Amino acid sequence: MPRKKVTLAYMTNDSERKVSFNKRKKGLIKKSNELHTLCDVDACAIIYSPYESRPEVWPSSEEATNVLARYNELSDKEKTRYLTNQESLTQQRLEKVKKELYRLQIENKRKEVESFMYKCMAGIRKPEEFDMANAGVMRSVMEKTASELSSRMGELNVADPN
Amino acid sequence: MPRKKVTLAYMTNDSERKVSFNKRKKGLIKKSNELHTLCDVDACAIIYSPYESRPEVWPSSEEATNVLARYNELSDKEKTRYLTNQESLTQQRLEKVKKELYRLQIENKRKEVESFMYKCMAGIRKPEEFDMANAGVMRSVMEKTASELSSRMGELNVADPN
DNA sequence: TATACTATCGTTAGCTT
DNA sequence: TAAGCTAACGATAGTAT
Repeated sequence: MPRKKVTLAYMTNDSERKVSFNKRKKGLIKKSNELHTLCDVDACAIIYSPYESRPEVWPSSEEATNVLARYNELSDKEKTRYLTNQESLTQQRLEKVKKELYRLQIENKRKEVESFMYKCMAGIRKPEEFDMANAGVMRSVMEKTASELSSRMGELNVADPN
Repeated sequence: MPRKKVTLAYMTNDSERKVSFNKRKKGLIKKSNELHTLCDVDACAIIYSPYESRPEVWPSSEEATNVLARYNELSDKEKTRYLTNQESLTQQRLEKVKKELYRLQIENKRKEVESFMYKCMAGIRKPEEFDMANAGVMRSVMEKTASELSSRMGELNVADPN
């Protein structure tokens, strides 16, 4: 006899769920109608039923269509706002890809320099002054690269929340 | 103290009606949510408020749009099957609403991409190769989007008798 | 005017038929 | 399985602050 307190969770018992659905659908439509009558507001409710092929629609198919049309017109801006949220997810993905790009470019730059230095080394001739001159060029290249890399790394770190 | 039995008629007292509206709106949305959770059914509710410029929408703008689209599609077929020639005007209105929905979706997609690209541009750093890399990513995004849009536009045009 | 309270009405889960 | 019943839970009209 005593009625269980409503637990807001999917009712796993098929027959109980079906009975409950029909009762609550009826209740919801009644409430919609009350709100409409008492407060004179336009409203519509659409309930898809797992037990019927057609959805339950209040107040009526045509009325609902009108309300929907109005809503669609108005919701353009709303949706833009929603898409902004969606888009921020996409943007987060983009940020990630962008950072990966930075890392790859830095890595490539490093390899480029490495290769460059390797060729420098291969080209080194015996005379000591040549070594020294090359060493000067290389040091300058390395410093510039290091500076550029650390600068980019800095940007990366600043932007990187990981 | 004793609460009056609900008389199903327009509440003429402005302040009482407003308070009642807000209470009942909240209640209706709660009921919608309960029905959805307990019975796992798709549903949507749209309530136009005389007190707010935007309608109250449950479960959410985008979910509602999905449900509405489904409803429109379904009722479109139903009506195609059952309507007499006299009623074809209603169906035409339905077609219009459906197309408007497509257009809105396309427009929103465009806005999304626009915003997305704008933020890409804003994120570009000085080094030229970054510009190039970003340009590559952006071009790929744009191409994909353009293809998607034209595909959707194609659907639209096919469906568009105008 | 808005928010909080609460007694009463209304909804519905579990039961009965 | 469906329809009806009813007590407990939940919503809310009227009131208070």
